[in-house]
Amino acid sequence: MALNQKSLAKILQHAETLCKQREVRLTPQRSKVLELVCAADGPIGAYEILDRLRQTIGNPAPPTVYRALDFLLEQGLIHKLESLHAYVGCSHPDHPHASQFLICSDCGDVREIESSGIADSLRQAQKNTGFKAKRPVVELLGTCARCQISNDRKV
Amino acid sequence: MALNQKSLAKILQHAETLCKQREVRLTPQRSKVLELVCAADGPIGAYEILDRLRQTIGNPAPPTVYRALDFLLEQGLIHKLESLHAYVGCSHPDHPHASQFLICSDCGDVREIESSGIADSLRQAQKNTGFKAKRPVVELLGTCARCQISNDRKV
DNA sequence: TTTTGGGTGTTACAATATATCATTCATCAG
DNA sequence: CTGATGAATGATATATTGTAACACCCAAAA
Repeated sequence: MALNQKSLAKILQHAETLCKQREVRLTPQRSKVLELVCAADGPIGAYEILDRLRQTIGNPAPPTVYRALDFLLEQGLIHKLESLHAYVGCSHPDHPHASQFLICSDCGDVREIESSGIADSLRQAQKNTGFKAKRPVVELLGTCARCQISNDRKV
Repeated sequence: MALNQKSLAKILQHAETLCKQREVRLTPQRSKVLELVCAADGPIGAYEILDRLRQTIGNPAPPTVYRALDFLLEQGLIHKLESLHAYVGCSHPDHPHASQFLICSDCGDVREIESSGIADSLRQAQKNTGFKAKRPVVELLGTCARCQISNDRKV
């Protein structure tokens, strides 16, 4: 997750391009929130964003953050981790895609995966049911490989 | 979701059997909460459970409900819908399984599906990554078939 | 210039969830 | 039986996450 300046700038620029194409407004606030989410070292909560926003904007209130987050979610520029109440930058905002996350309950590590198998099976399920997903949520809560090993050692 | 008395009793009895096998305690409170979740006409929130619990138990507080819910979740007797902050009874608590839900943002309808394709792809992803899921969360947020049709009519 | 709609500021509050500590209760070893 | 142990519960307070509602601003179109 830890991001260098270069790729951060690239992400922001890319977001700007996308929004222009889509004729939606990536305002300074929204852009700043996107920056904070992407620059964060892992998933970040709305109120943590709010705190960091204080260093840029004078006295922001919760709705400020939530409005920006809603916009960014709609544009697919960020993902929400429902089970963590936290947000992460989207690694490839061009093509809408099922966000798939592995969330380790032991160490807190969150990893985004991009399994075409999962994506395919979700598509198939939609075909079968006539359901049309706007925002797929796939979050596997459990134990990452590393923590399984260190847990085994303890026992 | 709407459940008749017979299947409700069957579910509760089944839960009791399972807990006995597993040597965990399905106390009266936990059983009551399970009953409320299963009897509910759709997903039910923790505070709604709390309200209904008042008719049985004298002056319960939030922790009472959340403790019971935690237990039931661990035992796989209920599912949590992370994106709704609500709970539903598990339709087949014997074998742990990926809970997969289609959640319609228009009409609020929630449908549990059991796609072996999704289950397989999740298993495969775990194999590939060494991650071990304890609680898979699959929630497709979007529009159900019925609402798509009625939306089309409006436009 | 008026209107219109999106975006923002601000205040207050709703909804969801947990920390903490005291108490009870079943179980089991001695 | 008794005391010890750990799980479950009671009770109070508070933390965390998310919205409602209304006023205001500003750019673009009529």
